[in-house]
Amino acid sequence: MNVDLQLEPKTKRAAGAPCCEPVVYPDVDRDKATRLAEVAKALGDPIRLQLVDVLRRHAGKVCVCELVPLFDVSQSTLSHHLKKLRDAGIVDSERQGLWAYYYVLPEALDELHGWLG
Amino acid sequence: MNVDLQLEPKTKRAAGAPCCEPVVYPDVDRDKATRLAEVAKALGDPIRLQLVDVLRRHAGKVCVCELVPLFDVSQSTLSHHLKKLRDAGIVDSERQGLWAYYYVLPEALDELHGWLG
DNA sequence: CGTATCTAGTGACGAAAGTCGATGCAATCG
DNA sequence: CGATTGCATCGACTTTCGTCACTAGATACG
Repeated sequence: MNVDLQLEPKTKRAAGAPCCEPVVYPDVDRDKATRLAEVAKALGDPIRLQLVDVLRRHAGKVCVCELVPLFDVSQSTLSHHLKKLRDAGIVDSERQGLWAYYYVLPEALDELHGWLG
Repeated sequence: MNVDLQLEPKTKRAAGAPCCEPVVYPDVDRDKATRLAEVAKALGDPIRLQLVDVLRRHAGKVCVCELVPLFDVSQSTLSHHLKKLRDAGIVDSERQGLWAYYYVLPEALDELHGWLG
């Protein structure tokens, strides 16, 4: 799985040929990298990260009307952020009458957690 | 540390007063959220995530000239991405003669890893 | 000293993101 | 049925991002 590129001491051959043979990095994980970056990108906004934080603290499902007053942005902006998290597969929602309840899908976060670990 | 908001069954009181008492979420972690989001944002690009991946695989330091041929972007773009990672505190660099060597600073990633865990 | 090489920075530009107010749509209440 | 409420979507605007060609600095070579 890992590559173990061997680094050469770069102390000679400064002029002329390229300093290092272009190492062909196995693109095995290019799709995975894209997927992980998608999740990281979704977490790359303070509001969204806090949203996930709140949702994770509550094992159950949280009503949007409870989330809105926690942040200093308009309701439409918050809805926009929730959609981003949904698109990234980090959360999902469920309508119940007039309200919408959000909850975390832990798998997406586990993937990133695993890569970081 | 955690909050343990209690959810009420939202089945009555649809008209009139707000459906839920605005829960005051302790902003203890707002700075931390900002910091974590900054790291996540830096990882939120496939090229940067792969850069970190390559650097992490090599315990030591990797020459930029070895990184450039791994990606289908120009050298200046790659340099730009490396700067983003540096600004986020994820990597650092060290010049050695004509070359620049990059390496990962694990602390930033550990922080995010800890939050995800 | 002049030249070649490696990397960072600049400027430009289209694309995407974050934000808000306004609107639309269901569902519920009276 | 009409009015109200909760949430999503739309349109517009500003800011940020990703990318490239080009240039600038520093270092090494001859």
